Amino acid sequence: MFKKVIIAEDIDAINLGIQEVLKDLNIVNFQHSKFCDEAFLKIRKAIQDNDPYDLLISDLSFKTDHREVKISSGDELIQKVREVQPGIKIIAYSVEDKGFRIKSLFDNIGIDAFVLKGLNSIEDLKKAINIISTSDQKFISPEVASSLQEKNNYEIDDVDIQILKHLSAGTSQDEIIEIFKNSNIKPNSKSAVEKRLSKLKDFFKANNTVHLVSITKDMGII
Amino acid sequence: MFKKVIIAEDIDAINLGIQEVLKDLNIVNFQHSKFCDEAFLKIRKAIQDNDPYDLLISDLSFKTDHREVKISSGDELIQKVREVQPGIKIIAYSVEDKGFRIKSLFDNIGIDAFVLKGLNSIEDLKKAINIISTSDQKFISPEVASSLQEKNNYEIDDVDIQILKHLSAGTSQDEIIEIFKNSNIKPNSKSAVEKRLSKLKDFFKANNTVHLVSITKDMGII
DNA sequence: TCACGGATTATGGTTTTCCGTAAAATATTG
DNA sequence: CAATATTTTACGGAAAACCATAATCCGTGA
Repeated sequence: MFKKVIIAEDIDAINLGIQEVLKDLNIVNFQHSKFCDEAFLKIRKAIQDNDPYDLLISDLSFKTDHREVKISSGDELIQKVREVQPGIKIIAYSVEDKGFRIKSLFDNIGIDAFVLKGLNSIEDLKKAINIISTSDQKFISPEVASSLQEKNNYEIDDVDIQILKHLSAGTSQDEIIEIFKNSNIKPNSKSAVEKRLSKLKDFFKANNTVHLVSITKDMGII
Repeated sequence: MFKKVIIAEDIDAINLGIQEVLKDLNIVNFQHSKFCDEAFLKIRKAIQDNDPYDLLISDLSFKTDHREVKISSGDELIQKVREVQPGIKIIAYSVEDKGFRIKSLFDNIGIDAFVLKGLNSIEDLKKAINIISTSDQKFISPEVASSLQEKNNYEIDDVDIQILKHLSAGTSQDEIIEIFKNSNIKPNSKSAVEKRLSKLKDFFKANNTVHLVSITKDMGII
């Protein structure tokens, strides 16, 4: 079982809940941080002190504040923690239920468990901790387990995302082309942008551009 | 101080946190429901049994499930509870931080307190309970207190919302007009819809329709 | 060097949206 | 009831978006 745990979670009420779980599992040595930056510093300090954490439980979205932060999301935090301490076990604990987002956490960032905040998340969290503490198995909440089977959406590249973001910010197609030309971004002709939009609409089964932006916003892509 | 409290909140970890608060305040008689329907039934039953609740703490957004529900949001729950038990005190406990949404909760539904889930929500919740238990004062978390001063956005009516929703669902203007004609919705001419869209774009400072839908989605209007 | 394939760009025509003006219908007021 | 607003509808031209086709560029391998 884990000896030293850190929780990154901004909503204090949830923090309390997680701490109850840890107490239940007889884990007494835990800290929590309400900010990603703080969590990262603690983790790095623990490594230097030769007393590293062996489990990170992290939320994905954090409230933004007046103050400046270096790390603004759980995704980033997890990624940076993996760099400085590859062996640490990581549980993502979030309301996020978009399949491709969860899949990406496992495939690209290498989390060990994903627990969906919800009706049974306390039980799921306990299960997750038990499983990953004794083996290298992964855990995922049953409600979203199917998302791992999703086929890759990764035909969509960075330029596509940029186009979508510009559109949602009120930029017209012509203006986007201008911007691309001025920034020396590779495909910067009217037809290229049109073609990409057409592909995106096809891919996301969108009737028109408004619909496309609406869908991709809902999916959290932009 | 309150004698009998009911919590409507779907995320179990948060539920645990709230319960800690109540125990701290020496409130021992509380129940919780993970579904709005269930919470409403409990409240109605308590009235019939002549032992009503005197405080409702409710989240606003609830996860949807495979099962059918009559009441799907905290807004609806609060509204219906107000109808059957006008005297009950109500605290909305949510991450919602859109000013006009919060203002509407106070103005139209008549909540007694709004506590923003976040870094200090436990303390805020305690304060809210203390204040509204001893007086008819309202409480609102300081981070969002300014939202009550917002000027009314209420030049936007139901038809506007419907148009926006249809647009974001990929319906073209012509199709929307068709739908309106078939549903006997009053303004159902091409120019009327165009004029409304133009007003909305003006109001929300949107460059075009895509932008408009993007903005209103971000604001939580649709 | 040349032929080939893929990606990018150019062109033209159709549909949809945008926007102003004006007519018609409906409400309001004296 | 007449006169006047206000709202809704109709129309037409301009702009933007949509879509199919063709030309051009560019790297690869024969």
